Amino acid sequence: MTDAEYVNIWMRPERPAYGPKPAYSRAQITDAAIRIADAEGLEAATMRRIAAEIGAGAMSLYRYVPSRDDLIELITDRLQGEIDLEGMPSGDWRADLTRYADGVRAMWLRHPWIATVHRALPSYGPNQLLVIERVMGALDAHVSIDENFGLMALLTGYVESAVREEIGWAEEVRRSGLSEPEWMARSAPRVEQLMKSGEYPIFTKIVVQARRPHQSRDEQFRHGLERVLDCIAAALPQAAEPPAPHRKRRKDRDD
Amino acid sequence: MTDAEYVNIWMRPERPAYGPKPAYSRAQITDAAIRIADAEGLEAATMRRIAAEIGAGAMSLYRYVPSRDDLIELITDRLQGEIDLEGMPSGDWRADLTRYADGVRAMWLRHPWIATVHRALPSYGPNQLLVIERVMGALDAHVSIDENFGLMALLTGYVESAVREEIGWAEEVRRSGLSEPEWMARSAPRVEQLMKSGEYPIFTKIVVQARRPHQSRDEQFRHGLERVLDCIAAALPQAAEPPAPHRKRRKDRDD
DNA sequence: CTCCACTGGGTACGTTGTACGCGGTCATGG
DNA sequence: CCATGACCGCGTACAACGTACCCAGTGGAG
Repeated sequence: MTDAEYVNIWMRPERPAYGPKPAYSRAQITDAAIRIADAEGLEAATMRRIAAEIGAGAMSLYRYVPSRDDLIELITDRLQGEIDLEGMPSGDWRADLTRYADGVRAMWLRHPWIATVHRALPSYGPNQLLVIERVMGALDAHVSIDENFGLMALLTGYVESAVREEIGWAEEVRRSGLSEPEWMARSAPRVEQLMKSGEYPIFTKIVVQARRPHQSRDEQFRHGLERVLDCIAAALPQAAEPPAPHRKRRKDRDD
Repeated sequence: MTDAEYVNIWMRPERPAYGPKPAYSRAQITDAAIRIADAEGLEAATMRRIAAEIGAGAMSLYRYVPSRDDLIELITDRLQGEIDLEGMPSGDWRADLTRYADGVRAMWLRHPWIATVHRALPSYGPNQLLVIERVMGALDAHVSIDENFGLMALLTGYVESAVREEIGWAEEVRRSGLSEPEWMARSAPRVEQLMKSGEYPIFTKIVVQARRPHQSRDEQFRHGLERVLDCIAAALPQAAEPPAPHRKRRKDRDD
């Protein structure tokens, strides 16, 4: 079969040479899958369910997509496309990277279930490539490609782990099928037990602190992000200072 | 049923009050699962397969573990236990965090398949708690718990994303069932196509650069890690300088 | 007009996690 | 010392999954 020739989804043309006109499209299928995942989690977006969503038979999807894994590839690339990269690189790398980081976070918060799909390798999707070009383009003039790669890893590493933690909690609650206070009530005994044992002072500190309100999520994220950007700035040569006169440095730590 | 009372694995006692002596144990089951996953990937570690590995019937496992998800919880905590944290915190936070980062990386490389399990929430496993106590303990004297949390997110974010990339490639190849050169050959057309289009200069740069040997994996990781540690150092008050006279700062960038 | 690569989709298979119930075992209360 | 019942290992069974295979219909190319 000719299908096995393609390893990569993006090499397989959506439209074949000729034949009857297809009733659906990859975009339509991908959108339906995202809609379901947003509402009920990624595990609810089964092939049958997606097919039903667009009014197709279960097996019809395989005319458009070789496998569910490939569909998920399509989905993640589509989500990357939601990140606004208009006008990047702008010349102000710090502004660009901030906008990118905020965009990624916003997208993840809109679709928390992507946290469960492990991005293994770059799959060469068009939107992913666009991200590479635009975002790595921000530092391209200042550092070697290897260095750029390392700095990007630092940035995306921070963003992903920060957002993953932000998400993880809510997702766990949802997956368990319990309501939020119910979940809290269930794990309370364990927390209590751990605190009472006296063997976990740091853990106890975290729990106690977490009970009183501190920074908002947004502030927390921004605070950490500024730190990462400072770190990147330190790795750049002097000439890389952004042109804007009002550039933000790390604010005085009087919090 | 009393089972549903527990949300958390760690609250469920392994040994019941009385009855016939069990033939197996959680540790044995967990070890078997890890052994299979190491050899054939996590998806090969099905309940039946694990049971067969220890010579038990398929359903016997459920006498020890409420569900597969909980078993995976057990597994990840056990893997955390592989990280050597002896003598931490030692007073030299930079040495401690370096040792921790190296330990995490080594563990992930030993068990690449954990990259596919999304750690959502802290599940209060004993080894995970130990990591929190020891590693966050390294900075506890110097910064607030909130700040500490942020810095840890930075560190683990870097480590995870760096190692994830190191792993991802090999895992992808394994999962696809193709040999390495075969996989390369299959994706070559797409890469070629992208490069020839001329629309992806940064991507092209990466590919071209990647073909010539640069730093070793170890060096790359260490290089990035030093950067992250410098970043952490910058966020610490002056008093947090480690006692050792031979401390490493970022080396001159003459590479 | 004829051909055949394509279409949507029904049926069916293998594999998964796991609910349920069986007959046997053994610490405990009388 | 014996009866009780909570535990044991485990065989059977089921629902849900991804998807291989097959079918009758369709419409552009020769």
